[in-house]
Amino acid sequence: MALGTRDALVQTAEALMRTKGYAAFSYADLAETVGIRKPSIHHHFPTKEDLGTAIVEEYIERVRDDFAQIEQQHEGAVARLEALFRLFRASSDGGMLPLCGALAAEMSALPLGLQQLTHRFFDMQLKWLEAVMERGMERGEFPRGSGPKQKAFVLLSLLEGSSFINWATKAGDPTDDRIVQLIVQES
Amino acid sequence: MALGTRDALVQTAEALMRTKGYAAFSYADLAETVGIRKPSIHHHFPTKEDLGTAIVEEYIERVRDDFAQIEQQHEGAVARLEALFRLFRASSDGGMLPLCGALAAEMSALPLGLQQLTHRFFDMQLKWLEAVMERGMERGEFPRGSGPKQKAFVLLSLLEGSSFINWATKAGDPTDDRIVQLIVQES
DNA sequence: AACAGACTACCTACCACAAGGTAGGTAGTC
DNA sequence: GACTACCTACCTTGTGGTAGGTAGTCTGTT
Repeated sequence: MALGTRDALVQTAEALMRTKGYAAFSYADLAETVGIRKPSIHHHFPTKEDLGTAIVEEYIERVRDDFAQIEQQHEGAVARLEALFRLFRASSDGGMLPLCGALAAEMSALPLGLQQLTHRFFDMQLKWLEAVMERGMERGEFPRGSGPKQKAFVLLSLLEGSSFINWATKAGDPTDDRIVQLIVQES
Repeated sequence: MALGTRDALVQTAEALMRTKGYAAFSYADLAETVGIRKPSIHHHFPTKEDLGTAIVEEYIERVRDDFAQIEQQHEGAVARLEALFRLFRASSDGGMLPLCGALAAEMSALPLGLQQLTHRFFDMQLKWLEAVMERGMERGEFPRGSGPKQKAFVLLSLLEGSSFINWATKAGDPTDDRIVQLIVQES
């Protein structure tokens, strides 16, 4: 792989945030696992908030790419949602929480910039889900039911929530992507 | 109200844990809002872990009482689950996360005792939900579908997940307790 | 009724250490 | 000569936690 120091820092710090949280990981931890001296981190990221921001921004960018790829590979709305479901589960199988969820948990202890980023991250995911739901309804794949906004909210809740429960109980996720059908078909 | 110092400490610390997380609140914060000197806290709770443990244990006891009361006030399984749903939402309307979710987020940074308590807390909730689901199936209120265990998992996921999204986006919860019907009716 | 001893609930003063961050330097590269 | 990517040495602040003291209360004995 041989990724540069900066990328190694972001990658390692992301893993720490998704397992221990933002407050509970330190530059000292990070320095040790990356194999660099603590103050050298400041060369790449002057403050911890800078590092946090970089992590979230790169993560959001990755999710945006995922969304684009899903749209490219799947035509139907249900197929797209199922693809997202599998993607979410795969990422939590790695023994980590979704980043947005982890951030949300300590929201009011975060620097303001990170709070806003977290908020925007959730909005972005909800907006995409809502658009997919809308499309599914227009194509007649499933009924409007309580509307695209609510269906989007319910699906994202389930995705986030199941990651947390799996993470905390170390049990394998018992659900599979048929759950998407259930939510979407609600009328 | 006039609650004793010990109870004030537990109550305040619980609120801090459910908004900032375990790592991000300090004895200094706590001392200030309770109106006591920092080292006096050690008189009631020798270590931070002791305090954390007390909080979670009392919280679990409260949830256990809630479960008992729900069973007493509602006969049907669906009615019981809907009651739980409303209870969950009411507690997150106060601008706080469910305690178990907040703990889960920083799981691997917690002292071992708290990790185990968190794990047990989730198991306890899942077990209760599973029993209620089982009962609903036996009474013919809804189909077995994917089974009581999976339905319990899905419902708890939704409960936890929606709390997080609400908390992070500050939007009002768009769902209502009809969502319980949807999950339960899955076949 | 009086008083000793123990106990409770706090206090001030302090400690070791770990946090994020800074100053200033060096070796290599463009 | 400037820039990048690191280094050592150090600083300030905040952390959980300790030592030891004091004022009040509760209890048992004389």
